[in-house]
Amino acid sequence: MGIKDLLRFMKPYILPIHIQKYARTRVGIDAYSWLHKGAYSCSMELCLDTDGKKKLRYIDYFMHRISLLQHYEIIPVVVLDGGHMPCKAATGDERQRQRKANFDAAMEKLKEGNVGAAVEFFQRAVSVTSSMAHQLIQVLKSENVEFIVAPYEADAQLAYLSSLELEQGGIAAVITEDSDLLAYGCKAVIFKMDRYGKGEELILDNVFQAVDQKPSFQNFDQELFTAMCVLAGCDFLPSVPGVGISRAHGFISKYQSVERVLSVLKSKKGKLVPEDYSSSLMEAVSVFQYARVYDFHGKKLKHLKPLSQNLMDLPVEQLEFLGPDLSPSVAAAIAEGKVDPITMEAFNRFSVSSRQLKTPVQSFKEQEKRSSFLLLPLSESEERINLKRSADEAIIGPESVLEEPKYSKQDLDLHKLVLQQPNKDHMIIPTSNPSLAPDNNPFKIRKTDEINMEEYGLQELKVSFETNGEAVDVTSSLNSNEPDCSESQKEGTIDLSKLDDSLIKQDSEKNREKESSVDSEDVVEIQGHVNITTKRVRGAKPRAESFKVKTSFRSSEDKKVKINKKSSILDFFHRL
DNA sequence: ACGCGGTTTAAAT
DNA sequence: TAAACCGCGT
Repeated sequence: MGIKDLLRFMKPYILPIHIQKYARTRVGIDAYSWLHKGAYSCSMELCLDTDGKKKLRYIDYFMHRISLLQHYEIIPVVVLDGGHMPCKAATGDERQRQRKANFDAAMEKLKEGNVGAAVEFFQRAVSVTSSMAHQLIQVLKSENVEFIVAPYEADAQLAYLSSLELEQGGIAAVITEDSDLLAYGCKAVIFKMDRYGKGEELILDNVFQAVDQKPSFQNFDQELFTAMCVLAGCDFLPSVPGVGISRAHGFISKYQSVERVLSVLKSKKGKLVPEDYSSSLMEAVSVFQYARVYDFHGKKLKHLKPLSQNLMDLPVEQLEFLGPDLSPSVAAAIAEGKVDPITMEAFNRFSVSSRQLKTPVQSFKEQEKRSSFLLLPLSESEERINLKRSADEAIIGPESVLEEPKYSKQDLDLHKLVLQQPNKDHMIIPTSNPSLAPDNNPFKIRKTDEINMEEYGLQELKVSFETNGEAVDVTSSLNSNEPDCSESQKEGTIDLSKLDDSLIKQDSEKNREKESSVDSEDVVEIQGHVNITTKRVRGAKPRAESFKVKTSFRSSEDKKVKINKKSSILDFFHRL
């Protein structure tokens, strides 16, 4: 995806490099691309959700590349995708079908006994799930690899980090496959990095400063460049028919302003230009400039770039297209990988701890230890990482107790459920059937949509863990205040009532009862750390020792409807 | 020249 | 899932 044909267009500015160039600096990683590539190595296992560690090969793939970077004394900073942007919903639907079709085809081949053919189809059916992302996070934590879950687009977060000085937690370059990074204004981007660390790099400043290079960007600034990208067609806004990257570049370099290009565009191909194309374009450009990102030091959301006066004058609701604001506690919980950024369910830390970290990681570590000239700088940087992470571990502190009122409403609207991670590590026990992991919530709608695993047997999930005695029932859904529950909606219930043993149990029986009626709000304290606003389901008994979490599994159609309802300000996809 | 749709191929081990 | 490649239409 990304910007259509941008990389091909920018080819003259893209040079082969080796990541060694970034030794002793911090480099950002767009986790999605590695997760996706890694998923190929175990596509069947992921699709079928089989037991065993072969399924975790994508983790090995990822960590091998992390080790590679560390081997070259690079400090990797992994950035994962968070919630979906309000606008870019439209792409998901048809691919969903394709994926489902491929999955079914694979199952057919499997029944015929043709495993090889089945794998081919499985590879076309895999997608990156939030469960995979979460498992990765657990490993990153245990390996002391710095990571951050972006509130929305990882690209925006990476661009933000790239704008910071290294000493302030910034990064010197980004490894990704996504050309969006350039539209976001990322200084240095490395594409197509292979397993040896070779890749293709584009330095944005070189583009603007180049004198005799073919596509000339002499009079471009970052804003014009971004506008060119949007004109060429991006995930937020399809291009005007007949306009691609080349003409977009032509328009921008000729007219030197977005407004002029727009008026020329309208007079030139009037009918082809949608009514609200101008406003959509301006807003899309704004997203690339001012998207909401997580501010690591302030532990709250902020904008990629300080808002222009123009945007600051707008009422806050009008800024939702940059990504809805989140309260600091929610933003922090997301960033630290404690809650699923889409469903806002607490991650349950499924059993990655049992994973035996093996060969590649260890072998690199050994190499480092044995290599005398590497020893000093490495231990130094490792120590730095350790310090950093332990500082980050500091939680969502008491300041969140006095949450600003404006947020509590939002916490309701978006139905944020912030749960402290269960404090008993041992409560996470590998289940005999890992398919219980709620892995049908993809981190990203744009490039991936999950197969609805519940169609293949997942019905209910029971989990037990200890709370501090408070009992709440929480319905967790994207939008609890939207009543529609279509037929395709199913419910999984996480029943936390069994306090004595902390085993995750499967319960195969269906649970169709709906307890959606909600009549009161409460601030609930969980483990004395996080104060959250949530809704108490009628009938929940205070002090009862049960803790129920209902999750809603929806078809993507449902999601899309909801998202469309939400994006009242911006409907980029009215034409689709 | 450019856009664009359709087809092919690599990716992972 | 792209990206790369190709041929057609403007």
